[in-house]
Amino acid sequence: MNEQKTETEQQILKAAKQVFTRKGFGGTRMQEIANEAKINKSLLHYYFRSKQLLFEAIFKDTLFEFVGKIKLIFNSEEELITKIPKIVHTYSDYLQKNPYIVIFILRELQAEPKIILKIVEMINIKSFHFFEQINQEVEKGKMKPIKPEHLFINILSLTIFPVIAKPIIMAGLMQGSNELYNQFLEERKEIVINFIFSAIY
Amino acid sequence: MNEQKTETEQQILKAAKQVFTRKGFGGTRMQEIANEAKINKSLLHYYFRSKQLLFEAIFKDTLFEFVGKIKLIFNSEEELITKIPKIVHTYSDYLQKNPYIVIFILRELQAEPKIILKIVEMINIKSFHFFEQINQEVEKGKMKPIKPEHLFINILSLTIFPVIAKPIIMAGLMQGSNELYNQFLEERKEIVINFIFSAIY
DNA sequence: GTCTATAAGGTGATAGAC
DNA sequence: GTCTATCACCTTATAGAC
Repeated sequence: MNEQKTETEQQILKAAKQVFTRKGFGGTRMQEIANEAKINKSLLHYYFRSKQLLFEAIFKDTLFEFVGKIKLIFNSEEELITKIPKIVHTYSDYLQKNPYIVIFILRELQAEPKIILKIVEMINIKSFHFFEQINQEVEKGKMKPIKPEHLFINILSLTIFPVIAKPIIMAGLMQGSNELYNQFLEERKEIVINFIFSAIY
Repeated sequence: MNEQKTETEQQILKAAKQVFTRKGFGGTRMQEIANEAKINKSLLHYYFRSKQLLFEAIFKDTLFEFVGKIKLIFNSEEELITKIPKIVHTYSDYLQKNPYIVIFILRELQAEPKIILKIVEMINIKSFHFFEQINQEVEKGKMKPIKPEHLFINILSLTIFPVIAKPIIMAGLMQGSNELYNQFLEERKEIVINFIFSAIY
């Protein structure tokens, strides 16, 4: 999506994403973005006019990436029995690499819930092949009855929450050890898959 | 905990909690807290000296309330078969009434992870009766093998995530309708309980 | 396009009267 | 304890030279 942009512009976007996702809109200073991008602060305004506009560029992009990633894995043509494990693995890996963006999105959506509508409508979650698959398997009696919306949220919950609750889990269950926490996330993948399969089959 | 405090002080704490939990530290203006508490801005400094100190009072209190609530329900003396449904119901109701505090806590912990250690250590999550109960039932073969830590996180995930992801769920699955969303949360309680029971028994 | 300098406005914090 | 007035600082944003 950055094809037609100058190098400076891309540097700015990259730096802004890093700072905004960590500190949020209110906590971010334009100076910090400039430092991170190794450019002059005025250039931020030259390219994006205001903090608000720069923020919106980043926010939309991040939300689109996040929801688009969900679409990619839930919408694929694949049998559920291999698809569900793949969802858990792919999404867990993605979240571990991008641990800040979920809280960032949820936090800023709370302040400005309007932005989301267009983007989420564009994605059209309910059209995912996943939803049809669940209904079919339930109809055929291959799976215990469950509304696909709930199973969808259950999978996301079990995958996303442990990542965003990192500080509490580390302090409360892992004796403050980062290593133990990572190990916990790693072993969780198979445990979550088993948990889901036991619940629905 | 507010027993020895003047009325003004309590008004301030109440107002500060409301504003801080919605807007976070960076997004909060002292003037807004003063307005909310219907007092003069200088009084905030008279009672709490600085924004930082007022924030810390609120944050510790909120974190303590949140984790303490978990303790209360996971630590009770009760058979698992009735305890798990009670956990889901009690915590869901609590979260629906306090939808902002989870994101508030997670968001601010990201910025300042040190504060948590003392409070969470104080709570001593691993000592909850719940953990012992799971191990016992697994040993007796009454339950499929699962580490109590994972089951603990699974229950919290399934309960907490749908509340903090409200804007995305509303936009993506509920056609933007608040009513449909509330209905979804309501019916979820039993569905989550069934999901967990199917997975572990 | 990129820089320096500076304006314009807001925010936390304090002094001092009552 | 509570108020008004004000300071000192910080942050966004712009003007203008190069």
